[in-house]
Amino acid sequence: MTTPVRTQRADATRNRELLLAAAEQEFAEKGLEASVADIARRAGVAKGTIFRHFATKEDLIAAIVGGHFANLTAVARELLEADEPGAALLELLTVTADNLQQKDLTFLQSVTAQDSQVIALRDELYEAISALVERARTAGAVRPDLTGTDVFVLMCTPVHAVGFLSDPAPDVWRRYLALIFDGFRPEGATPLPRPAPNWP
Amino acid sequence: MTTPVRTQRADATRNRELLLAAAEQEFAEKGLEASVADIARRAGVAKGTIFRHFATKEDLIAAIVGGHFANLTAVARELLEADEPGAALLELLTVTADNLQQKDLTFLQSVTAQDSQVIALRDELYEAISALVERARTAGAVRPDLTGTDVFVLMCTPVHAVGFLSDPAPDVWRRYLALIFDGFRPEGATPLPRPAPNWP
Amino acid sequence: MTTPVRTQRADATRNRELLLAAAEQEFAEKGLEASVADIARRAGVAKGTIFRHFATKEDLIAAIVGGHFANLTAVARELLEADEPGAALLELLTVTADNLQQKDLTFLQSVTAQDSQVIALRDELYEAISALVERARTAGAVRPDLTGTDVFVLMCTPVHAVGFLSDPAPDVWRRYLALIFDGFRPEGATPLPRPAPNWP
Amino acid sequence: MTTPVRTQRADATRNRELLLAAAEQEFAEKGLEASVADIARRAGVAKGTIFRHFATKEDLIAAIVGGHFANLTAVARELLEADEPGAALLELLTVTADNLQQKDLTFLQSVTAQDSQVIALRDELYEAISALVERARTAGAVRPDLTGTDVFVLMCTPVHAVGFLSDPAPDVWRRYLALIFDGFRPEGATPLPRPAPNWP
DNA sequence: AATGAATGAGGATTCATTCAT
DNA sequence: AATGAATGAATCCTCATTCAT
Repeated sequence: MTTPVRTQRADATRNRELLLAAAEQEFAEKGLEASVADIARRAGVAKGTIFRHFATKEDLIAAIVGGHFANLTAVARELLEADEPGAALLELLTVTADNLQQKDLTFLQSVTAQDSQVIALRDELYEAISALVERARTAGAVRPDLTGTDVFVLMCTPVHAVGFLSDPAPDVWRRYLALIFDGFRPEGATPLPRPAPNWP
Repeated sequence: MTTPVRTQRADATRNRELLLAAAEQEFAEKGLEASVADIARRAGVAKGTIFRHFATKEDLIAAIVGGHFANLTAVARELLEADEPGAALLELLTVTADNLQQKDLTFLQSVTAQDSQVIALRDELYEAISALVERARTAGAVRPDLTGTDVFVLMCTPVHAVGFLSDPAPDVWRRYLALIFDGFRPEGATPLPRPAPNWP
Repeated sequence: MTTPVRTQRADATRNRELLLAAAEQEFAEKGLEASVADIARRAGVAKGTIFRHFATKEDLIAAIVGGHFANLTAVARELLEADEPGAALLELLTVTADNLQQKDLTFLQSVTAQDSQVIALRDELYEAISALVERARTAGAVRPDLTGTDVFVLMCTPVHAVGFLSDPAPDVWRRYLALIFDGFRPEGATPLPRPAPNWP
Repeated sequence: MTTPVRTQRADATRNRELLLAAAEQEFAEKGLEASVADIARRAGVAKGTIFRHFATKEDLIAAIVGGHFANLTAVARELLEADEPGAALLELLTVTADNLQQKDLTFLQSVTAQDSQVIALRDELYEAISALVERARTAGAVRPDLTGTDVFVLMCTPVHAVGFLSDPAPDVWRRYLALIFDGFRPEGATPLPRPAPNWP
């Protein structure tokens, strides 16, 4: 019998989802300059509605970025249970690249660099990745000097590399992921010239 | 009697250089949103003057991007004469990263993707890199399946990776360049899941 | 069975009072730009509720302004019974200024200039003041050429004058009320250059 | 032969004047909410032009307010040379009221309360008024306890009083100026209940 | 060639008001 | 009756670009 209350919220929640989806599309197509008006139009709501859900364009972006971090964290945590630590790590990178390939919103992070919510979510992802890396290291699947930070900062690389091509096949990133992952392996590893940076 | 003409040209050339330098600084500091007005101010010229030299903000960006491609091409060509092909390739990547570390203007490329001038210069760089890679490949310094395109698209990676850190030491990129270059080596190379993409 | 109805009415009345009080506070703090949303928030009701009680922001303002006129009218009428007509008039001005000092909402009148309800209440106040002035005039406590209109329009002056100071002591208005009231006195009165305006 | 340079400036200066005039009209008619767009339209220039001359709506307002202070200061200083100190003070109040009657922009001061430029100009006016008051006091034309601050804060009173009337004759303010000035006179002065406030 | 004033489209955000629940 | 979500007009301001001098 609480339905009436929920019903209203259902509408709002739906709009929120519509807005987030529309915003992701617009940002993916037009970059940071995607206008709030266009996002609203694509979501099929009035310009004002967007500000009821996200007080600021920045807040909207934070919601998007945070959401993506959270999704990835969930994946990473699940993979902590996987049998083969090396394969698990590779799988995380594969999922990440796959997501990115379909909609690269990495550039949104520049806007949310100071947002504490986003930072918290990003740190959670970092923790999960670190655990995954440690397992792989212990199992001898990756070189002993590889850290979670290393993997975190190189995670988007395969897709970004593909971005320099004009009309790339949809999964060339797999080539670059493999290439980079080969650099993670113990075989043929040369000593690294600098220590791994600390996590922010 | 030609002196005055020459003087004017010298002035104009000088202004052009001032503008390019100022623009690079502004773009590096503020990203694509750096305003023409700010660039003019930093260059110490009037806003109108900028449009005499570059009909469009895009043209200005194209000049910057093209310039950087040309610089790198020169370096690459010089390195074709080097003794050790593998070291030469690594050196090119080192120089590239070093430049980028000081002023990353990669994001400007998104604007000039269609500019034929820029494309031509970019292609020249590609050719030089390809030659460098072929030499290294022949010398057995890099894996046999590595192509010029591969190197081209991965070239900015070490610096971009560092971009995910908040307060990175100024040369952490060396760590990531080494890591990625380890992936280029023949030792421990696994078969790549996709063929190298054709050059655009 | 009438209880529920009464309860509802009591609730509604209470909400109305809450809203008026909250609105006064907001307007006093933020001026005309105080938003309906802020008023609702301060009153602890939903934005929609405000429009059930007052169809329009203007109506809300009219209710406030009218209320203040009514309050003052009550005071003025009571003072008509006072012993000393001059002191009674001064007392009215004192009460007025004291109210204003705590919460000056005079500026709201600009919005309600056409509202017939407010006009009616304002006219009642005018009548009461006129009577007070006439008594004082008859008693020789104020100059013979002073009218109710004169007093009405000068009534807010002491507080408004203080408004030009940055950090006034809370009762400096008493100085200015005294100064102005000295101008009302018969002693030292010079002939006034224009006749008193008619009441609107 | 410096004409070319000046010519350009002449245009700009003209626009500046047009804008200030248009802004005063708009503000006088619509209050603080007068929109920048409307001001531009009335001035016959594009919306952007207004921001070249006044970086901010606030800056525009500051220019208006400051200008009015400066004008009045000039008048006040001239009156310091007048023969009859009492008449000189009355004349200043007359000029002030006359200006205000035609275009009351007092309410703009609330916006510029923090603007140091405006504060400086306001303080100059205060000094000039104070000197005028002191002369009048010395000459016995006004009561001994009257200060410059008193006059400053009461200066707009006559016109503001008239503002409570719906359709006032254009110079009723003269009546109220006379009434208030009678309160300034030594004759019939009663002791004031509070000391004069210090100048901010 | 250079200047800097003018243009006007476009952007983020606010807010009174309406309306479905 | 109350809620709070949605609306969309209106606002201030920015900026690439044009143009008179």
